[in-house]
Amino acid sequence: MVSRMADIPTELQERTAPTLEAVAKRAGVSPITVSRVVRQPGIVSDDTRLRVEAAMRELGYVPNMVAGSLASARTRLVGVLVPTIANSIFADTVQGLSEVLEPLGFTVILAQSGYDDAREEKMLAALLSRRPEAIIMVGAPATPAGAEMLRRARIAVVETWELPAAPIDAAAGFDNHAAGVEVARYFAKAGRRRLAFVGGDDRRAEQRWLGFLEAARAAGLDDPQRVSVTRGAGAGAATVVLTEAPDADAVFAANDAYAIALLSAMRRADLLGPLGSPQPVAVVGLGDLEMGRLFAPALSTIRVHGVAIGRTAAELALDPTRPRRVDLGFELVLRESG
Amino acid sequence: MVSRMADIPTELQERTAPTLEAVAKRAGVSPITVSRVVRQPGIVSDDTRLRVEAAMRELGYVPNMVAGSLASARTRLVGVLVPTIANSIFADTVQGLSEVLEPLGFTVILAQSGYDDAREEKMLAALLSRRPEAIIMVGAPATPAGAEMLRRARIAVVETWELPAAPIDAAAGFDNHAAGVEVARYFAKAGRRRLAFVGGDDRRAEQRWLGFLEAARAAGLDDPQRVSVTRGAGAGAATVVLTEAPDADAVFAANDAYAIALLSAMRRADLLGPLGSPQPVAVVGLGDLEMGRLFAPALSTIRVHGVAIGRTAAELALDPTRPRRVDLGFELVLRESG
DNA sequence: TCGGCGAATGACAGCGCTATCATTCCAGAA
DNA sequence: TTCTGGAATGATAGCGCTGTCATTCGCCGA
Repeated sequence: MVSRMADIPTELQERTAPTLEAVAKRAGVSPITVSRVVRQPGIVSDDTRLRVEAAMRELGYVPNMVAGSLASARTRLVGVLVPTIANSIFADTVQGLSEVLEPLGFTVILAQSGYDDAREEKMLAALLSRRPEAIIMVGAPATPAGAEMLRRARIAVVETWELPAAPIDAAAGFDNHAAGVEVARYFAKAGRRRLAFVGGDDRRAEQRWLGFLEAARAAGLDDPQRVSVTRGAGAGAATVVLTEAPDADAVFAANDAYAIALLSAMRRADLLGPLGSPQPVAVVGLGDLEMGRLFAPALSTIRVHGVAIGRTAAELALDPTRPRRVDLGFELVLRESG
Repeated sequence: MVSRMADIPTELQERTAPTLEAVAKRAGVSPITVSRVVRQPGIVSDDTRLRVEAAMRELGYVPNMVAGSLASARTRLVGVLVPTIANSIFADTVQGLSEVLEPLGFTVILAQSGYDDAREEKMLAALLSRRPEAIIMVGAPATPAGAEMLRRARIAVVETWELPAAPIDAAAGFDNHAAGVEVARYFAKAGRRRLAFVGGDDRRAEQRWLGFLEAARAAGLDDPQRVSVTRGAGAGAATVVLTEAPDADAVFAANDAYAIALLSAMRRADLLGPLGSPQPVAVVGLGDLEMGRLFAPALSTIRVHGVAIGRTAAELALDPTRPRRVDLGFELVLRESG
């Protein structure tokens, strides 16, 4: 906390940050006028405004939004709760919602649940204690208590990356079950017979698996094999597919990172065919990471636009008149991997 | 903002969230006692505490930290400023610092500069207006005005991912210049003659380039070729190395994403040797993404522990007695790619 | 018996701002 | 000249908490 005191005129070396009142005194106006210069400069005369702005500059005044929020009951805060931000598609969603929120003067407060229900509940309470004007989260609250807190808060709540039948308030996502269905149908149509699924066990992965299973059955195939990987084990864990489902001729990975890890392991095991011809084992991911597009073989995937989910979630959070349930859809993108 | 009013007893259907005072009334104590139950339960008698806790539960009381922060001048907020959170190594750092901060009751407020100096300054002001107890940012402030705001705020400021000679307050990172030097030296020792560098032009990439250039010269090599990619163009842009520096026999990519994109393009162009033997064109990345480790050929890289940077930054932010400049170092990890 | 002390609880003021209403002032209409 | 009304500015009262005393009360030792 070094500070170059020399840069600041002696009379301004306060221990505490300058307040509205200090600025007002210096400019010879009342505090409320300073407040107006900050929030609605238009209604202050040019002469006064200039004097106040000069005083603010001289003092290095930074408005205290904590006080402002308390007085106005508007925090301009949006709480964001994700399972994890590291190495994940959710980072795109946070990016997308920030893009919408920041220009409007909203600040994002971020919390991570680590896929842990108890922790999610705790983080929800922590977020709510900051009195955000909206909460945007990945998925629906895992616990009834969490859902109840959210309802009582009487603020906008947007659930993302899935589409609950009855969202607490709003939802922006896609049908994970349908994504699983689409992949299984595609595999069946492409003549694949022994399907496998690799993914975690959060609700979204579960829905993908269920859709995948049902569609495989409907197509008259044997039940796909399900390979579970613990979250937090990293994408590398997905390579166990090679030992746990060695006979599979088509694998649906719950996300692109798993899919790429798997393809890399397959290359190493010399299980990949030449580029340009059909692969002996088809692999389809989900998420459409840029890396997947660049990869060789280029990864087939369920494209989901994480950034758009974020943007839409932000818009739903801010505008209560918009339809409360937005399906951003998905798209099976076929490339070289299967 | 649907709400199941039916779930809540009629007398509790308030339009506004319950306050300390409401809880106090219901429990038959004074507001300050309720405050104590929340903050230091130990000093309240069991009997009273139980009554208050019951009242809080019944009312669904969630403390208002906005008011609490104003009254106590402690916000328990930490501002985090990153260039971008999407698809980036900085997500790991945010993860790391959250791990330290959250259990201590701190909340992260997040802002992105988008590698834009003016926007960085704006976001810094926005962050500061929330009165965080510390600011953790990637790099040093880009503008003097930004640095000045930070200094005047008299809070902990931690710069990360680089090690400024004179940080505003504290820094947790590594020597980007030295990383460039190490890679060039390694390439020279390995007999590579025509080096290339691909990266953006932020200060950290610049330092890596400078170190790379100097060490190449010192080793008696021709000046490496520098291939610049615009930020935001995505990792795919790194593949232009193949056309802009077709003769290079060793490439240092400013981050692993670029390196992986490049290797993928090389495979597609059939420029990769068989796994297990030295590659015709060596590629070294920076960051040690899990994906690089899994990739075939496994990516050689400058390992930098983004999570540790975040954790350390959080510790520096909270403890002013710790040494203010922590070099987390880096490590050249040689794998199959070069 | 009584003073003294620690444990438990409370009263009061104020954090830095904003909502709301009041006041001042002057141009233009009557 | 007087009156009216809009533009500009100000006074006042909180927002929901917490810091800082002050008070109460039961219990112990002298």
